Amino acid sequence: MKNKILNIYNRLYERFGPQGWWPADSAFEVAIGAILTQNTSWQNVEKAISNLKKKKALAFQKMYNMSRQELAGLIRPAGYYNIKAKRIKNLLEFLKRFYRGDIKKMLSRGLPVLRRELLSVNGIGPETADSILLYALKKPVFVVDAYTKRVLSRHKLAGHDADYDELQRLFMGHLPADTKLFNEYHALLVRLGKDFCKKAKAKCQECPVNDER
DNA sequence: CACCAGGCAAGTA
DNA sequence: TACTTGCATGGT
Repeated sequence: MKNKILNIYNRLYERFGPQGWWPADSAFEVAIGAILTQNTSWQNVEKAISNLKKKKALAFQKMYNMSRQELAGLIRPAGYYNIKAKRIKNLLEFLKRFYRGDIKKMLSRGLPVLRRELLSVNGIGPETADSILLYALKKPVFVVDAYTKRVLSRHKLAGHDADYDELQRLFMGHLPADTKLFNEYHALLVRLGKDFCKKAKAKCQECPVNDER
């Protein structure tokens, strides 16, 4: 097989179909969700998002005016709620300062600049930054996460010690810079991890990617 | 009961 | 630079 990376994508897509990420009503909601889901199950994040929606707090100004303590109370089900409240506040300050509180205003700027800016916010690391870039701003960046690392090392396409940038380059170097493709690919890897590599180890036998080897 | 989830930063050597 | 630890809820 000439392009294993693309081949894996095709298998995953055939097996699971389009995943329709990111489940959110706005770019702002994606950004908040990206922080909430740090090392946390999406199920718990949904509870936090639901609390925010009930309070109509999923809008920049409303959330900006809210105290850190009140925000922490609402996002409690997502875990790490104190530190995440701080991180969200940091992001809001950043948006206020450079984009007048409007995340959509980020669209006018270039990808490398945006990535550096997001990474400069305390609480936003590579995965969170790239999730915002890809899923909120629709920029062609590949998101790497724990599932991605596991799948690649399990199939011996990378060592278990490969770091974030290395894995990201591996994907982006073997794929066209296509937002839709990156969107589905990352979501499919997460889907694969949940369905096959987590619960029953036996199921890894029937893993759709685990064909030749 | 233990273990883990769509990470990140801060502290230590 | 390279480990280690804290952060925390809810599902299996």
